[in-house]
Amino acid sequence: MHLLLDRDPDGSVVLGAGTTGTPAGAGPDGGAARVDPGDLPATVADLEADQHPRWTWGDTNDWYPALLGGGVRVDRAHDLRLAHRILRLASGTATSALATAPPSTWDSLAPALAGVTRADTVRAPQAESLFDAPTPAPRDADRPDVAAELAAQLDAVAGSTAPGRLRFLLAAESAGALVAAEMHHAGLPWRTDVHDAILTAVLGPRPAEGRRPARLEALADQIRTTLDAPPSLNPDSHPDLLRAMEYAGVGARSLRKWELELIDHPVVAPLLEYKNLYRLWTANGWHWLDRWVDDGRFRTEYVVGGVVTGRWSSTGGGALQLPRSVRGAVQADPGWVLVVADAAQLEPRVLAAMAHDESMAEAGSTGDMYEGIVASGAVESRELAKVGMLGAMYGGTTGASAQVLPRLARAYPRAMGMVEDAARTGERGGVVSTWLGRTSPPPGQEWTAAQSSALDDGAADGAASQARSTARSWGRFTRNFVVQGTAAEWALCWMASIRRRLWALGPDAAPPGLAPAPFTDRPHLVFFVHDEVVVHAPAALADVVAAEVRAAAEEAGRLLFGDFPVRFPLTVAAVQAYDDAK
DNA sequence: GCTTTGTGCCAC
DNA sequence: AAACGTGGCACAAAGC
Repeated sequence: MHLLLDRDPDGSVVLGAGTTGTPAGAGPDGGAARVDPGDLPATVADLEADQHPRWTWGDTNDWYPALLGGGVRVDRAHDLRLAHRILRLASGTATSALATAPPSTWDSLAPALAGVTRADTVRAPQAESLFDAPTPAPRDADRPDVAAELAAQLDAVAGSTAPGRLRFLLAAESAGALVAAEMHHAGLPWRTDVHDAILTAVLGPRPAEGRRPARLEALADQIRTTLDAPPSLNPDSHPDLLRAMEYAGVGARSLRKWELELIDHPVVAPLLEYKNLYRLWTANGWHWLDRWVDDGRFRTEYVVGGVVTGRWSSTGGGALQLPRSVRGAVQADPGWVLVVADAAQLEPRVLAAMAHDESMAEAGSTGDMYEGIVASGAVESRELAKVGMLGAMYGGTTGASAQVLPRLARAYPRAMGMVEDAARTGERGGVVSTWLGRTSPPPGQEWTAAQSSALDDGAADGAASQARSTARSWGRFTRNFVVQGTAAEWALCWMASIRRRLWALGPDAAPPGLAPAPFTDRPHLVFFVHDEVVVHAPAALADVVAAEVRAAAEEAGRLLFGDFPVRFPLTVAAVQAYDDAK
C-alpha cells in the first residue's frame, strides 16, 4: 500500500497523512503521524520492515538521499512528480480529472537534485539587497497536496484504457528513481591516478593553469608551420583557423572531423589529432577530474525521464557520454569486480516485440539479430542489416539505409509497418505511445505554424515544402519515440529486477564500515547508459551477479511482452576496469 | 560585464 | 555540410 511522506511548512515531517487505506500503525491511531526529521530514517526502517509500503512522495530526490545517508534503503516507491508528468500526457488517461485540470504546481516542479537537500536550499545564502523585496514564502495553495495528487493519479490510472500497463509504467519509473538516487549515493568507482596516467600518456604532464599541455602545444606549432601561419594563430579560434586554412588553399568549409577527413592536405593529420586531444583535455581532462571525482567516486545526477521518450539524461560530468578513452579509469575496488552488461540490439528487438513481428523476432532468436536478418535472406550483409534497421527506426531517407528499406519492409511487414504508422501519425500532428503507455507530446509551435502558413491564402513560395519538411521531421520523432521509449521501459524493468535480485543476495561478509551502508556492502548498480549497466560486486560473486543480470533481462522481456518469443541476450563481462569489457 | 548562440564531438 | 533519432557539454563568438 501507499504510505505518504510530506513536509509541513515548518519543516516537520508528516507520515501517512490522508493516505487512503493508511496502514495501521503509521500514526498513533492509524492516521497521520508527525516525525522529527532526525528520526525519519529509523522510523522509515521500522515501517519498511513491518509493512513494506510503497513510499509515496512528491520527488524521490527530496527524500531518498537523506534516507540513504541514514543507512536506510527502501524497496518500493511512488514518485508523484514523475507519475504526474506521465499521466498528464498519456492518451490512456486523457479524459481523467488529472489530465483535464488546468496546470498546477505539479506541472511546474523541476526535478530535485540528489546532492542537494531541501534544507540546503533553504539555508543557502540569499542574494538580497536592501532594495529587493523579500522572497515571498510559497502560498499555501501552491504547496503540492500529496494526498490529493495520489488520489487523482490512482483514479486516472483506474479509469484509463490500460490500467495494468500504466500501473506498471509508474512503478517502473519510480523504481528507476530509487536506482538513480542509489547510484548517485554509491558513485562510480574512479581511479584518479589511472585517469591522470591516461591523460599524461597522450597530452604530456598536467600543465600549469591556463597553459596548453605540451602535446597540444607541439601540434599547434605544427599546424601553424604547415599553414605558413604566424605564431599568433590560435587553433582554438574557428574563424582565424578557417581563414588561415583558406589562405593556404586547404579547401575546407568547416572544421568538422568528417569533412577534414575527406581532404588531402598535410595540415589535416595534425589538426585532427589536435582536435581529438583538445576534446579529451577540455571535456574529460584534469579539470573534469577535479570537479567530478571525489574520494574515488564519480557522482553524476541522473535525471529520470529527462528525455521526452522516457530515457534518462544526466547532468554533471557528462556521465552518459563517458568517452571510451577514459573508461580505463573506472575500476573496481580491491577484491571487487565490475560486472558490465549490455543488451544486444535492444531497439530492434523491442520493435519486433511491440509489433508482434514473429519473423523479426525469429531473426533474433539465436544471437546477433543482424546476422539473423542476413541468415533469413532479407539482406546480404550484417552491416547492411544494421544500417537498414537503424534507418527504419530513425527515419533515414538516404544512402544504403534507404536502399535496403524495401527489402526489410517485405521481410518484416509488421515491424516496418508499425514504425511507418508512427511516422504518419506524427506527420499529421498526432501523438503516439510506447508499449506501456507513455505518450509523445503534441507537436509544438513550429509544426502548427508551418502547417497553417501553408494553408494561408497566397501562401509564400516554399511554404508548402516547409510545411512538408516540418511534418516529416516530427514524423521522424514519433517514429523513433515508440521504439526508443519502449526500449527505455525495458531498461527500467531490467534495472528494477537487477536491483531487487542484487539486494536479495544479502550482505557480503565484509566487515561493517564506519558509515552505515544501506546497500553498498553487497553487489549494487553503479552505472547505467540506456542499454548497459555496471554492477560493482565482491569478486567472489561475479558469476552469481552475471547470472542475476541475465535472469533480470529475461524477466524484463517476459513482464513486458509475455509469451511473445522475443529474446534479449546480453553481453556480460566481469572485469577490473570498465574498458576491459568488450 | 553578462547571457545567448553557434560549432563541434561524445554517448546510446 | 548533412544524411537519420535522443541527449550533455565546452568553448569562442556574437549579442545586449
